[in-house]
Amino acid sequence: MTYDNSIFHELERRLTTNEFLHGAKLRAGILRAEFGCSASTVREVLFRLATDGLVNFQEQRGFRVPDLSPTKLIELTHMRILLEGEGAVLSIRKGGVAWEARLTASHHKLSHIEKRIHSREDPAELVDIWFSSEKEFHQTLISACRSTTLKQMHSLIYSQFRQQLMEADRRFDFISDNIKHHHEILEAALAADETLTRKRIHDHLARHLTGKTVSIPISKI
Amino acid sequence: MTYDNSIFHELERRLTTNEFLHGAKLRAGILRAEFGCSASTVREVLFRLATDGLVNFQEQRGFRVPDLSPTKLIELTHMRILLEGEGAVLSIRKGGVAWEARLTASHHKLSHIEKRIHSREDPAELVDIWFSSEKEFHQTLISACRSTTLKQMHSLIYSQFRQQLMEADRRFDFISDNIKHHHEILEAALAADETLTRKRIHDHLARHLTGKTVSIPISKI
DNA sequence: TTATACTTTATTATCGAAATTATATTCACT
DNA sequence: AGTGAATATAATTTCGATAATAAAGTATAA
Repeated sequence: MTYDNSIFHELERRLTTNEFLHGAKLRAGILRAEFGCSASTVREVLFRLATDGLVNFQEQRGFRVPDLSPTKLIELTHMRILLEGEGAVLSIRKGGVAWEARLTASHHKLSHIEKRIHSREDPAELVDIWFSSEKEFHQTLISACRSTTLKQMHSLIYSQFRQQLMEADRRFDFISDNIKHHHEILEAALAADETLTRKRIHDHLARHLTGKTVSIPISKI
Repeated sequence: MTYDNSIFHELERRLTTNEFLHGAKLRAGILRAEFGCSASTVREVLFRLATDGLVNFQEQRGFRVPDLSPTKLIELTHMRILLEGEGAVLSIRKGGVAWEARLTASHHKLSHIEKRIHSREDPAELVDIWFSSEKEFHQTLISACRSTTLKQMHSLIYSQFRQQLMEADRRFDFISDNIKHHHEILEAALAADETLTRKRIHDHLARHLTGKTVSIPISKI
């Protein structure tokens, strides 16, 4: 991996784990020192992150970390429901036993970590590993959909979603619900019940939807 | 608009109207001459286009126009059906009369052009204006969904879709079907029939789906 | 003739500085 | 003191040059 690419991934990581303050200015001239490269190299990376939606770019006034926006979080949640629902249903149809095995495995990992978090007071040290496990589970869920386009799109949305989640979410007040949700999603997926899987993905993410609703009629079903 | 930005849009235009050969190499050192700027500026723009999926980037071996790929066209079509269906349904719910008016207007424009194309032998000169009208119609369809995220995502997909459409499509063999389809979509949307709108969007794009099917059950409904 | 090592050429990646534009400060004036 | 123009400072954008890397070409040996 080149220099350039490692800077990209490092910045991407920081942006999706909220190491920067929302709305903070990202000055190429300053970050350059940190990475020991030229400002143009940083600029290049920031542009790439900008088209991913992870930083905002304004002409002649540089780059900024996107502000916290409840509306945006709702929109991103909506997209996740749509894309993960679709991806999961396709995976159910096309994934076969190999996919089921992968999904079970990644759920097992996630479940293990969530139980540890649940039984402790201070889960701070487990935050990072939880993030990656939760991401892996949701990505595995759609991994057999056979559409790299869908997966790329989901990855884009997921990153922005993470970025929009505020600090409050790190206290894991929701962890016992989450354990249940993830297990129920796994169950529905393994049972190859398409509409139930869709519904459970929706319900899992629903706490981030305030006011607005998603159009796919989960009802009845 | 800055220099940089105008180069971006010019290249974007060319890439989505197939002015470059599929698989062609895009050398910053050469394009630089054409735009009368430095190679780094072009490089920057190419990176931006790369995260939009309009050019491919490979480390140490530069930028290329994506190859023609039937699989990718199918995936992109699938995404369009998903996003436009969702966006249209939300627009039906939230758009109100203002949206209906805009949709009627943009359909009228599109319809006018499509009828002209239909009645002539050589529609070559109308290609460009048809492209922009068809794009506008589909964007208007989802314009009242109140999710900028969804609209951005759709815009990304639409561009790549256009890029993947081969020359053959410019002969407009499908134009009479298209006239019917667009009209039927308009009708269903104005009638606020959500499932019918979804179905007609699907059917409109279905000719690009070979083999694979979309998971949303349009059936029954 | 084919394959491999070496040399040359072309392309890409990175840099630091110059030019442009925004932001902050100072100063005159009401 | 408060407003606004003028200046100074700082940031962004663009550039041409250099270093690193890949591709092409050449020569030698099996």
